[in-house]
Amino acid sequence: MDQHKEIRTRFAPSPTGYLHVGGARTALFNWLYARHYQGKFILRIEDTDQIRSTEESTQAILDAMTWLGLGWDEGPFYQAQRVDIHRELVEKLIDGKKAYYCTCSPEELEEKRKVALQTGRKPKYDGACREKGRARTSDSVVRFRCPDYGVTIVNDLIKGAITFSNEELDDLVIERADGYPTYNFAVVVDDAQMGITHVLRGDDHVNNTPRQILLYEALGYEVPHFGHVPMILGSDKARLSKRHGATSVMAYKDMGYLPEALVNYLVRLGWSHGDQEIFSMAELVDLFDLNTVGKSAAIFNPEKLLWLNAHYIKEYSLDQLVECVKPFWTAKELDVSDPDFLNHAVDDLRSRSKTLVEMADSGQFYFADEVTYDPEAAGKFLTPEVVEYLQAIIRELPQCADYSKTGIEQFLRRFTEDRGVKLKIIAQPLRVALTGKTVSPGIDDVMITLGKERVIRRLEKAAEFIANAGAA
RNA sequence: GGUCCCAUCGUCUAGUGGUUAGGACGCUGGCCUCUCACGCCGGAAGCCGGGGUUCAACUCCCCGUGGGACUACCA
Repeated sequence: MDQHKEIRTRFAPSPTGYLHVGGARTALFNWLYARHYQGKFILRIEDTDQIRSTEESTQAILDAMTWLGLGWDEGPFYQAQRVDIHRELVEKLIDGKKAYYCTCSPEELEEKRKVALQTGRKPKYDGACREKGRARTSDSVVRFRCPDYGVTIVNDLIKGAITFSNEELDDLVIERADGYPTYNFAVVVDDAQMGITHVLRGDDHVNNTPRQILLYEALGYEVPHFGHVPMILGSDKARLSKRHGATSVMAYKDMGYLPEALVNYLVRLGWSHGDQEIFSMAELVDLFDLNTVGKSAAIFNPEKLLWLNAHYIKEYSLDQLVECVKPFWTAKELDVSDPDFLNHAVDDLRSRSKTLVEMADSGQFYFADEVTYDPEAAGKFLTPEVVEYLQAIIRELPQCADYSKTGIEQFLRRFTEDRGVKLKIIAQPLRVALTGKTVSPGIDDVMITLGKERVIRRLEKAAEFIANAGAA
């Protein structure tokens, strides 16, 4: 291997849907490999399937990559815009007798496959048109002439050497009747012309690789290095799909995940560095390599992703985190205009939230003009017995000069000591009065964030609520 | 059916012939405590099976078994 050659990797999704987590990990590995070796990461959109490809999907994929922080150095290139190049090379192969026109109809091929399968033979193309010297017709395709004997060896960077018998490979279609190249042909031409040195992709492509190597050779291109990354499976060991939960990268954004968490989770699926679990992007660039990528498929575990997300929520700077939560509150039409208030609220919430959505939900009470009481919580804690305590706090709190963490702690301590009760006794009623729930951040933190006036107002409302409940 | 790949706790993984098989998520016992979390301390939980090779196999080889991928004019 030429040590001085610049390393060039690529991610080449087909725009037929959103970027899913499996694709994201493939992209991440390519990105990291290129960054680690100071190479280039190229993005190419494989949109030669005119029917299934959409611009909307392309944009969704670009958005997701940007959100994950996987910027590309070149592209995006669009494969469909390169069909003239592909056709020219198909022509060249035909002229060189390395490819030929085939006029077998899809129906008869399907029939032949069925029969072959039933009689226990390989369902490969029988080469009916191979030596016929057919000419192009309106529904002819072009097939590549595969060697009938010999072997093709894939020296995989992750899996090691894999040997294929050429007789197992059939004469694959390289140009469809509509004139567009097929995947196996276009990918070879584009990777070669874009100078890709390392093709890192899902291991569902290993069986394509020998044919592609044969194409590289027929076209006179240098064969790149290949690395096939194991698949990501669902909890039932089947290919990861929607029924296992969200698979779209952007769905995770919407569910309140931080990109660092997804990246960290994904990179550890198949790759490891000793016992380390938490990696920053900079560390990953520094440490990532292919020799530490495992060979076996991994099952996607949402629990661990959640744990990582909670970790990054705790690690983020407060300013950064506030900016991330804001949209979720805005979506609930809450007033997020007071930066100081927001900072306090987010700081109260961060250690008890696994997602931004959870944070936005559990912190909703901060913004409410009118606290809505959870009926069960109110029934249990907003009782006539606590009214006098609430009213006492309403009376005494205005005199609390030091309205700070320690000041409130002191205030509450003195308040409970004076009455000979445990903090426990008044904390829960207070919590329900201020938040409407029995679960919330520390009561002192809530009081500080809310501010003296809001606290008193909410306590008055609670006292009123209890009085009304008693009257009714 | 054929070809190819894979195999350490439930899950992600460390391990590269000699280890009490390590870490993490989850689960769980306890501590902390105004609730819930966080945090801290502890626990249960694993080398798919069978043959070899070797003084010695989780580690190497073979065969099973299990799982996965591909087998399109989709990528």
